[in-house]
Amino acid sequence: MSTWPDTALESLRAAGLRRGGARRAVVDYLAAQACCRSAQEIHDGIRGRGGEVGVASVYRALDTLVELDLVQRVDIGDGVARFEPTHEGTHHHHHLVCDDCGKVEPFTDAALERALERAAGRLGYELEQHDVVLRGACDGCRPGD
Amino acid sequence: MSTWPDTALESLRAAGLRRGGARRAVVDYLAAQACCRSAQEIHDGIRGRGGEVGVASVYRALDTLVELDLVQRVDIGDGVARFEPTHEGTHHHHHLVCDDCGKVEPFTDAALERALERAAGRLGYELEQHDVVLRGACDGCRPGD
DNA sequence: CTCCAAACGATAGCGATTCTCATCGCTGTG
DNA sequence: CACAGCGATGAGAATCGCTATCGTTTGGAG
Repeated sequence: MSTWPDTALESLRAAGLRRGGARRAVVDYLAAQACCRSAQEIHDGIRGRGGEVGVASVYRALDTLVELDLVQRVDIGDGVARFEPTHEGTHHHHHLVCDDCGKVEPFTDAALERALERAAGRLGYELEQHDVVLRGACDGCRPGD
Repeated sequence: MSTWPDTALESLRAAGLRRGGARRAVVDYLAAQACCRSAQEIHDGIRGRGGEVGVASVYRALDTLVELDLVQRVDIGDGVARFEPTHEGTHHHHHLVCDDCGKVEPFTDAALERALERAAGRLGYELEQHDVVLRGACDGCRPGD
């Protein structure tokens, strides 16, 4: 299996889309991140490297990528949409959000995945995607308790 | 077990909060809904019944209710926050969202709950809340397939 | 009944996202 | 290699959900 950026850029081309000015920048940026990033962060990040992208292009690129299932939208409930590459298999993960410090960290859990599949199947849904966001106090933010 | 509106209004009073002009309207409205509603819908819904609430009051009321754990905020990823009564025990549920028609329906799954608890514990988080949103094509929106 | 502060409603303000539009630059053709 | 056509792009305006502000209202204790 090739790397995610390669797969993504190839998929974009296969979908009949043209060159990769802004799109490529977004793909590159996301590929280098450990976890989800907001559109704002992506925009700033690309510009910080000297990229000349406009906000609109970032959103457009993300839209396309989400459409093609190459990027997943993550909503942790603070009114800002975040995005991250969809990693099939091994890297698929969900998110833990600390209510106190706002830290977001990824986690994986096989049993959880199975439970999700089963639940969806039971209700006649063909599962396309799923978001799980757990909220609470993280280790660091629970000093006395 | 008394009804949710009663519990909610009582909790509000216990928290030292005053009368229930706007707050009561929000509680009443939510109690009558089957599933989550956006702040906009709540506002419109109350006004549709002749209520004179302002948007700000709706948000304020929701904020307070969420704070007191009487209402749960649900984010299905469309950039609009939705709210619904927190039903302890039997009625606790998560959401299935149809990518096609946008329909949102609740579901429950005991195994899923257990998996969530376990996963959080394993990572040192004290779980405060969790949101699970499953996306896909619902029965009705999958005619041929 | 009177008074004070909590609660309220309207509206301005703010930040995130989308829309609009003139321009740019791939990409296939001659 | 130059060209044309059209999708892609960036800047800024517009929109939308949500929050902050502020003067007014009103619950409720004395």
